[in-house]
Amino acid sequence: MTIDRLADTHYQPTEKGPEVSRTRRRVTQRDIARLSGVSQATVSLVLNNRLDAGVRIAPETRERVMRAIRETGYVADPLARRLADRNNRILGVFTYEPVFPSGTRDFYHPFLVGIEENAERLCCDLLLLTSAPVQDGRRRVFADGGRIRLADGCVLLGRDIDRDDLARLIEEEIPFVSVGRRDDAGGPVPYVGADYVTASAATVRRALDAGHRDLAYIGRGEGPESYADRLRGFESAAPETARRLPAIEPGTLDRLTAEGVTAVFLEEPADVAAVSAWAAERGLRIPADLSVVALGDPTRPVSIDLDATGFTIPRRDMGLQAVEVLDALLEGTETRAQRLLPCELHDGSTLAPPSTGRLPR
Amino acid sequence: MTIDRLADTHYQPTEKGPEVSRTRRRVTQRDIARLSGVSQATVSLVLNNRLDAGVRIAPETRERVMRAIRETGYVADPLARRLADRNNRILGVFTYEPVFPSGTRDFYHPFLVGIEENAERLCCDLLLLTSAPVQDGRRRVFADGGRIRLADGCVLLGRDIDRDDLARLIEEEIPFVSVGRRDDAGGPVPYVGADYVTASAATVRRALDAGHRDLAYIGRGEGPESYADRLRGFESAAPETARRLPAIEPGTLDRLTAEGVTAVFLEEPADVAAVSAWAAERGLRIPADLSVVALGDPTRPVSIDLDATGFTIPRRDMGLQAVEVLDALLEGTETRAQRLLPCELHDGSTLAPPSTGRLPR
DNA sequence: TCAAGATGATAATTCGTATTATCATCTTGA
DNA sequence: TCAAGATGATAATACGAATTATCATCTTGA
Repeated sequence: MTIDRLADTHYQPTEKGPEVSRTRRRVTQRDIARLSGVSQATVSLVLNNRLDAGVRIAPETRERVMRAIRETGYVADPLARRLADRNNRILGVFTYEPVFPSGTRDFYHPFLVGIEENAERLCCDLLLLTSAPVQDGRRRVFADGGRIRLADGCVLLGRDIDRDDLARLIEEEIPFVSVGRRDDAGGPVPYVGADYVTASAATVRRALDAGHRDLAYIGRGEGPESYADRLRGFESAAPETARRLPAIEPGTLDRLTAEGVTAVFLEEPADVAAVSAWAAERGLRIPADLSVVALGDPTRPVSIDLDATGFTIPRRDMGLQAVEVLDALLEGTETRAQRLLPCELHDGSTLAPPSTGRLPR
Repeated sequence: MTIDRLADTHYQPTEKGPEVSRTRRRVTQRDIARLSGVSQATVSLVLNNRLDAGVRIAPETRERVMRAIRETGYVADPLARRLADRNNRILGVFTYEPVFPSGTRDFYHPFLVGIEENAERLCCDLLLLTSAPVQDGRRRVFADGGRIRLADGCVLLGRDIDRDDLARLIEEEIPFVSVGRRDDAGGPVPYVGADYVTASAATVRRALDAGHRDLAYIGRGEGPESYADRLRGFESAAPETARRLPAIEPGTLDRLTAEGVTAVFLEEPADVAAVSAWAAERGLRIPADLSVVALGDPTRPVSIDLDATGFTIPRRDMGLQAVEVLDALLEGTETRAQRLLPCELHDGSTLAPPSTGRLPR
């Protein structure tokens, strides 16, 4: 039995004009019903193998329907099915920059690996909200007239996310999860973040254990929550005497070492490259002359010969759990909508005891 | 105006049992209609900005509806729209493997850069068809029964794409474009591919110009169209005497060089690594002792010290134009639905004149 | 003053599937 | 023999949006 045969008996669109090019239609439950002489409802019941009390299908009928289904190769239209289910199974993914960057090394990639993995497990499709034009280097969540609502819910990615956007998402009750911890924005923000505080503190303790006494934190410690968290972790474990500098500028490192600093902690792991370059220029060695700790890990290795001491951000797992939380939110089974995942300390080779001349007496 | 306010007036699901947890509903046209005191039909007409003869909406009414839409942030349910045969400005992206691979270097990435770029330009969102479970290491387009129809159209990515899938896409008249040339499958396949034939032939001529006479092609020349095309290009330009070997196996290269072959052409650019390793083992130098031509370029450099001679596949542009073609197909303004983009020859450093001892007299 | 035309909005139907209430028909028991 | 229960299938409706036919109501012109 071919689909052609079905087409014969099929409804013709009022036979108007030259628009007769209606070729092959999908096989529908109606078709199956016609073929096996039952009603569409019966077909649906057979298909879903409903055995509830109150629903009874004679084995003979069931078989007849099944045969028609087999012969036509009928497959339910997922659109109609999802419409009836009231569950689109579409998860949005919003990023402030292009998801697939051409130039810079892919920042989002590791997160997306986990997101895709879990979406697949949940039988969801991912909608990349790419339609919002990038203005001033970043996309806007609501610039597109609410395209975000196309999805059942949304995962937000980005080092820093617009506060107003967050507030509006909460206000409008759009289900979403942020990858990365976020401060409240007119309400608690569901997130799956990395525990920068704990991890940063741990690296400080490690440096102290190695004998370092003069530490310096380089970074503004503000802006993205992840920056603030690193600073908080650093300060919670570092001695009062620790220095703080907002950024690496010409002379910054010279001054620090002159003042006796033996270990620098970098808020921005990418800065390892700058420190490395500075050391090379001065003929200094890392970690012999200066220990360097990256508060995190660069998306891509900064250089081949420098394995920075720091910690690993569980990016894949963050993406994975973000989808998990989002799913829970949608199902209404939310339990912990704010999660901080532990980071794994990475030994690396840029942290060593300070040179003996400076060892504490 | 919040969704809560809507919920008040809203239809209650027959008030049965504890299944009342279906709180967060989408805002529908019905809701808008209720809010602005019109019928659902009117809302639809306003939304679609219908101005046809026979359809008239008073400016005053139109404004009232628009306001409700703005205030609620209403967005049409993409599924319902698709079911009713309308478009959503959503382009599907189908890949047989995960889009975001965790292990190997991303094969799809360069294409996706172009795809995203153009999708953004066209104000389209990208739907990654990730819900189809990966079976036997690859996804099936129709394993899910056509979830693909969620999107207005679809871009297909993959070295080789299942012929049956292609045939069915054509049969069901689902708008799609393949990235990479495809043979007919029950009809012409819309594609944007790379011109492997011309590029491969060009590299052969280049080798001949350099003085090579004994060439060898390594690869099966079958399976994916891109392989067949490379072989075709090679054979169109190479002398009759050229050798062909399906793959690199132990002894393969030894035999070839012993037989006087001075230049090998690799169907699979990744094989450069194998040849390089072999040369290192034998104490031979590339290209002094053997010239190597990669028929394409590896997604990622095979090694740092070996810049293979070959050609560049315009991946980004392929992705970009694929979206362009898809859009044209959807708009019905299709002109050239089969495009072959030229590859750029890459000089590299693995092709040089054969050693003098073997130069033709 | 009244029919004809213009105007504005809606009822009804479609897409394909799922679900529930309802309706026949047939058994059974008293 | 007839009501009660079991059995099997269907009609009706919902999901959310699009579209067409239809229906009021209001202007005109003769």
